[in-house]
Amino acid sequence: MFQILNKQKGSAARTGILTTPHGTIQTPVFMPVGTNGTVKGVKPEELVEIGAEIILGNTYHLHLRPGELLIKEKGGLQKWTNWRRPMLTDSGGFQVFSLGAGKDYTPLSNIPKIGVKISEDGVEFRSHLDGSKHFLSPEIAMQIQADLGADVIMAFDECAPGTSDKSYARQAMDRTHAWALKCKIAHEKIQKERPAEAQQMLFPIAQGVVYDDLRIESMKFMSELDLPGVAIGGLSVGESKEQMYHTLDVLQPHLPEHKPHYLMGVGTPEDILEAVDRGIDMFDCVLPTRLARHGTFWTHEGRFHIKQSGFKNSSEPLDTTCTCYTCRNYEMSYLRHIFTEGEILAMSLLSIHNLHFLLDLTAKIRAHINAGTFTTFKNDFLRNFTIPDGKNHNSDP
RNA sequence: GUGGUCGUAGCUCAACGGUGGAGCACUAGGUUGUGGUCCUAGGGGUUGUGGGUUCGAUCCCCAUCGACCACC
Repeated sequence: MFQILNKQKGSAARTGILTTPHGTIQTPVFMPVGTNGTVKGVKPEELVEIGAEIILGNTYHLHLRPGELLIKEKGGLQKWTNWRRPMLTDSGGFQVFSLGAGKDYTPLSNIPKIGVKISEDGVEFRSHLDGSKHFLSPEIAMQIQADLGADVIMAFDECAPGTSDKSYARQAMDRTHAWALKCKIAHEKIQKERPAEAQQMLFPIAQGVVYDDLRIESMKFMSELDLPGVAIGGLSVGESKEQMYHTLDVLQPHLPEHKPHYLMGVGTPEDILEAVDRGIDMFDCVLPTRLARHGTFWTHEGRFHIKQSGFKNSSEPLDTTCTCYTCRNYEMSYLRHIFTEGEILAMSLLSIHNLHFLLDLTAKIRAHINAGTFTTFKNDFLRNFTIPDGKNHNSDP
């Protein structure tokens, strides 16, 4: 159940409450990603202190190892992982894209390209762990996610590459629509056998690559399904920020008002602000924890790297305005040292900080929407926050 | 003491007598529904030292310093 609390005038931003079997979620919300049943480097009680209300798990990874039946036997994902709050599982559809269907793009760059066969029934692929053959379909993805037991589950989709021509984009979109219907039917059948207090919410995923008419058509199709939310897939996969914001602008009038809007895979602080402004309620992203493991952290002034030599002797916290555990207890000289030495704690402490930064940002966003001051807040934030331009500054003469 | 091997970037090592390179480390970037992976760029050298041969020496010769190995 989704209830809208407040709307910001002059913007599509709104606050709301999403009710799930494991508790309620305030939106706009950022959902930390815990692919293998753990948010890398951060304990559940730390996530609670940071302010996380819901985290993700991944169907693809948990299906391959340890297998959903083990997790079901152990009492479900929440009990097994000691995260007794709301969870969401991704469907595994993204791997159709990330494991080889996209010729120009793979986020798993160190994995050799291996065959992926897409048919109307589903996707045959090879495990990135051992090369073994597997098959996923809408029906199988629904059953796996039911066994895992998350509160919100995602439809099985095909995330076509951003470089797809329109003909292929339509083909992939039509297939994703057909799969969404199959997911819905399989889902309803499975949910009838689940207790009333454990009913899962299924969100379909709209696609359409970079083609405005396809994007609109897909969002309309997914909105009209009798499902409790909608997701936008296929963005933040390598296209420009302008392209992504444009697509969100195009979609905004077509978002179903009474359902939560989930933008998958986003994102950066600036992307979250821009997307909330365009009516998005839910986000997930690997960036805060991945950047942390690679030494990058956010502050209200932008992003920085802990290894920068200027921090070698610094007695400042990562961000002087931050109230997270890391910033309350550690100075940068120490964090830099333990990161340089490859210590696990460095990745953990930076992950805590980055997650806190995004969750604090979304908390502020909610407060400002409720107060009617979101637009001013967004402009102030972005004025102080330096966005990387992607260039290598060192190569300038 | 005798014989031998070897001294090249911070480290481990390349380079036919013809403008000294690589990996790691270091410096600076990148990573959007998670592989701590990976990618890009940059700064770094009197080739242990001193002579000699040569148009030209990291390379050949001599001396010297140092390290290591074998033998006495």
